[in-house]
Amino acid sequence: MSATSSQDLLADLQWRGLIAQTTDLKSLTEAMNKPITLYLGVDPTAPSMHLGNLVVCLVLKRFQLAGHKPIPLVGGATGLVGDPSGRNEERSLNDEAIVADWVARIRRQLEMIIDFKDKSTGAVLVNNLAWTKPVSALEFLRDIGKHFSVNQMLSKDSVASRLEAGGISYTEFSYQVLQAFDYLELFRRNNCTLQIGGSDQWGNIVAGLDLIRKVEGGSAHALTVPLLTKSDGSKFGKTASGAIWLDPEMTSPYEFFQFWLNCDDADIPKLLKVFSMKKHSEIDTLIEQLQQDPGARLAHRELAREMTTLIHGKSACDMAEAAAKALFGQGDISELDLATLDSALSQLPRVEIGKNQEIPAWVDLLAACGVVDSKSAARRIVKEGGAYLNNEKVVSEDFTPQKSDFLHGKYLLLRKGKRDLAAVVLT
RNA sequence: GGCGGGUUGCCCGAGCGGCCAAUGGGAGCGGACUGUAAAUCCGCCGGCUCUGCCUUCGAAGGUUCAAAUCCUUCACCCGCCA
Repeated sequence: MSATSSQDLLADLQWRGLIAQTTDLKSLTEAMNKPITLYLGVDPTAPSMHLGNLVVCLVLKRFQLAGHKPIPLVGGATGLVGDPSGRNEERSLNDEAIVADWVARIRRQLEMIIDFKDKSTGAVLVNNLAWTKPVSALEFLRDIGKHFSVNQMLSKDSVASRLEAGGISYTEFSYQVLQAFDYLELFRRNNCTLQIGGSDQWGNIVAGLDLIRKVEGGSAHALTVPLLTKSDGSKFGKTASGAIWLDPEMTSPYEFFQFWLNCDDADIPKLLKVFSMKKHSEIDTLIEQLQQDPGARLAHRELAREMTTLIHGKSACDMAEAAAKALFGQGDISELDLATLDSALSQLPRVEIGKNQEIPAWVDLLAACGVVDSKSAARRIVKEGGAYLNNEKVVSEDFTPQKSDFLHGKYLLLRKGKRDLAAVVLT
């Protein structure tokens, strides 16, 4: 891994729009002239990371590629407490066992994204429970708490907005102290001198800087990444059905691929810069192609490929892409051979019905496969002409598919609208 | 502690005894147009055994032939006074 100069890295991040705020840029640049150790914390608030987490993880990776040593931190401790940042309501506390499970899952995801093997820059994964759990409440209050001024804590955006919105528990109020303690520990143990995070983490990170200065007289740095928004101002990475997760069980590789492919044209240049590890010149070329011939969606496709390969691997990406090609191709779906159909439909949500079982009615099938939420919704969609069987519109509400409708005697392809697909399999 | 206002469907927000599954906007969904975009236009937008029935208007009780609408208690929020 060839080391990149600190200016180059920071300029690259700037170009990609990945810097929201930093501590004094001059001293940060100076510090980065030598390889530094930096950390990124991810709290286990769900069984998986999502695209928002990915953005920052990739920034961590960019540092690594530039020759710095990353410490991904999984918040086994902070995840038990709950970060008030960006929330206007108290979080409900999660069970310890559940959080532990989530920690393990997130750890595996981090291991896929970041290199753990390189001799000098290999990542070190830590869990803040390791140093938080052994500390007694009394020790914590005396050794750490003493350095915090409640006045300052109250002025933090995350806390202030919550006070306005109706309140905050002592537990969540203390979150910033815990996170500051993390930074201090990593500063001590690993000589970690930079913490990165989403822009909503600024306050928490600064709390850590203050603590390090007070306790160790040391100076450390902070860099935050802007919250990604779409061209229409809404949050990026959410669909109607929720967040886009990295876990293939929660968001299938196919869905994941489709998500990128269906992104708004207007967002693509920004997304390429934020997510792609490609060089500037390559990105510029893709953006140019997008402007020349938006309908071809070359840039979308390229981004979809890169991201799906990164998260799910090459073969899963190929399968997802091939499935999309088969399912959205011009050709008649009934022309597809069984092998192609098998692999294409394997990417979709499905319901199975037994060979000897009576075939459920059309409306029931639509509801059962999850393409709509309820039978009423199924009826509605059929009435509106938005329901398709094997790519043929079916408007009759009391239709029931026959054995002969099954492609290769095995599959029904259900579709709602333009791109919401599911399969019924005869077993 | 005293007085007043509020809590409505995913969100905002009308309704203030029957015509209310509840006006309007946003989000979302479908259709048309396209490129499996965007914008625009049209339609839909609690559930079900669907010309009817069931569950919803902070929670629990009550009044009434009939309540989101009135009464009581409780919880939370927001003002004003102390």
